[in-house]
Amino acid sequence: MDSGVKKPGVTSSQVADHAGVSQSAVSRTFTPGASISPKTRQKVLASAKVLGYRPNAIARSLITNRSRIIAVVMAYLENLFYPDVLEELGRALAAENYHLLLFTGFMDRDSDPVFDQLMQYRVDGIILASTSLSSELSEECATAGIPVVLFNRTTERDAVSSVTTRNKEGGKRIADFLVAGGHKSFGYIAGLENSSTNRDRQQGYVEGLAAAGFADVVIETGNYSRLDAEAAARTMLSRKDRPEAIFVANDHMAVAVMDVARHEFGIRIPEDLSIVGYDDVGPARWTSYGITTMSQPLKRMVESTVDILMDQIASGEIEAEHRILNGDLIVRSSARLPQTGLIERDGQTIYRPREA
Amino acid sequence: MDSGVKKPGVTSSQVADHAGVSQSAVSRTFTPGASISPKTRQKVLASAKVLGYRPNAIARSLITNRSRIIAVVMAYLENLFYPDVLEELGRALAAENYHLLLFTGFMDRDSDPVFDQLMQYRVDGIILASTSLSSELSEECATAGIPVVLFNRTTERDAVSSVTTRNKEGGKRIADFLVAGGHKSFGYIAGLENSSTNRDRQQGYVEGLAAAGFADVVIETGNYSRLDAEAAARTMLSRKDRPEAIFVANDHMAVAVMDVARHEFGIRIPEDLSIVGYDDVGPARWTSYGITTMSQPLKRMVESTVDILMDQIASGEIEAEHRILNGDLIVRSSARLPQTGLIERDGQTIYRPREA
DNA sequence: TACAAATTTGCATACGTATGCACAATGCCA
DNA sequence: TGGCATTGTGCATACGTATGCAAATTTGTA
Repeated sequence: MDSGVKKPGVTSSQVADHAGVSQSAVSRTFTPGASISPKTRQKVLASAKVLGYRPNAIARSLITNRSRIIAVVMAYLENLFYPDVLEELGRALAAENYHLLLFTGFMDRDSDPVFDQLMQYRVDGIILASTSLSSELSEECATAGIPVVLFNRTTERDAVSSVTTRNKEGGKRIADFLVAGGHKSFGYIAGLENSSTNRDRQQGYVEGLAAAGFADVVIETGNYSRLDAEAAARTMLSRKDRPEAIFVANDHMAVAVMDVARHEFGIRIPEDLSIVGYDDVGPARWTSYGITTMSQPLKRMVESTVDILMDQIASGEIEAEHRILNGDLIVRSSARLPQTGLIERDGQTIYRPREA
Repeated sequence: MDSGVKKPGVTSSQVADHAGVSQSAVSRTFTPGASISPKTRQKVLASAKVLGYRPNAIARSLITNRSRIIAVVMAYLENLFYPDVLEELGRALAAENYHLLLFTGFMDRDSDPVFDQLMQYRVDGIILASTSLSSELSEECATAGIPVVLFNRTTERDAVSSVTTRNKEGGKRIADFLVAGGHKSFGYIAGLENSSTNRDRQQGYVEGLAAAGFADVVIETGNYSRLDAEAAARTMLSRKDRPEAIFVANDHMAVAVMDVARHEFGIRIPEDLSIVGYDDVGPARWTSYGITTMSQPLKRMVESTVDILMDQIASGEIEAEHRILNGDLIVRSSARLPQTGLIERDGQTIYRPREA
């Protein structure tokens, strides 16, 4: 209140003096598993309380070579999927007594500054999500000996761990669903073209359609951005041979596409046009949209991510691990329904064709 | 790749040896403004590059007593307003060479663990946003001599800095707008009852309506949560004397209210019911909603927040500063329009009654 | 009670960097 | 060229904690 100067901050030595023990004793009191008698421990805790002492995590990190900080790199949070991920990560990391250093709001171009910061803080691990600089960054970090997990993304070289869902199978499932729904012409609104999720979803979708005899798929690119998705939708919906069904590479864009279709083109969904998305993010559940979508098991993805990191940190072994989880095709009202394959579970309708 | 063991990490001494200078010289090379000749500086930089050296921020913090870390506490990210804030904060802090330690995903109850972590990491400043544990936490932090800024919130004791918008005036502006629109009965769907934003918006709204001769306002509570807002909307819309106009304390809830009104009650907006929100968050701009809403100047709020922190950190003076910014009533399609007071600016329609 | 085993304690040192101080090197001006 | 002001450099130390080691204490057992 009164003092303008920097608070000195009470140290373990001060607590030691006050309690009449050595600095070591204080340290051991706050180090789980250290050898300390209950008696002195109580003395120390009492003095610590009086003086308002808290261990200095910075100094501790210097000695232990562990910062207990995990860096999370997310280029943008526009897509609600990522705030959800962030919140869940916060929970999961806190449970393991780790902290979350967030890197966001920077342009994708300049990866080096970010990498520099990461290295300077000696973070114990790195989670890369929703960023296109994965490849370069992950390489560098791996070289530096820091555990890295790609979240919802992979790279060609699989030297770095990743957690994903079966995007290719998801794309195929959507193709099957739309074909079963009786659609005859198909479109795809793509995400970032160099992202693994987009590549896999598109491949599964296109292959699935081809297998059913539909070789032509109209494709536009939305770059996982709302604005680009709107533009892509306008282009696609202006065509004379406008497709009857469109798979949009994620829900974030699907919302934009539905808005454009309904309010700019007066198209009825699903009567005139079927839309399927990916992620099962918040707005997909809102009644205005009710998007039929492939879900991604957020909690399990986060769990796996933290698992991998904790393993690698504990063992010191950095060997790449790839966890691939399953999603479900959640059926709502944005696409025409097939006659078969719909089952009820947990109050939701999901699509599970017989063959699967 | 090969080594499973912990990377040793190259130190300034190693660089010094390699470059044939003292450790001090290396330190000075990486300390802006330090006394170092261009010649040795180049030598050091060369060696640093060869060895892959990066200053250890942990060790540096220990010496300088500055972590260059700002803690951001956000209880939940469900409301898109806060991810937007987060992204902007990331940008602004990075520009000042600060980093963002995020605390989120915890239950509001247990404030102490969070506080402990904050203190242990010796963060240079704290930003409290969207959390109800502001009061307790901010007190403790202030006592500890750490700069704190409440973002979009205030407390009774104004010992701690804050950045807000004129919520009370905003509420009043909305009342004026709805009255000018010819509405005769009014509702309010509240946010968290103990939050300052909710209190102020409600007060301004109710007082504004009273001044126009409307003493009765139907009030339900949505707690800034989507689920609660849906329930509140159902209750309010089920009344025989259902209000013609509803001010919903933020856009996040307004979206839910519109969904319920349209799809569960078949109510047309704005023909049968006018809705006004607050924040001007993403979905408010989506054509499915087009919410008329009081905007909060996100960028300027973030700028101010970072400004205050930087000032207090630089000066060491922690004297509370309160920045109060202006928003605008952005007019879209969710509420009936008044005859006068609408003006065009930057391609948007805003409401500015003559008197103001 | 005595002695060995087990537990607790303090001492000293290390972690990687920044910085005050004294000294060396360089630049400047006449 | 000499002397002085200026700039650059190295030495030593400090930041707050963890931990190996040896000494001191407690505990258990016969």
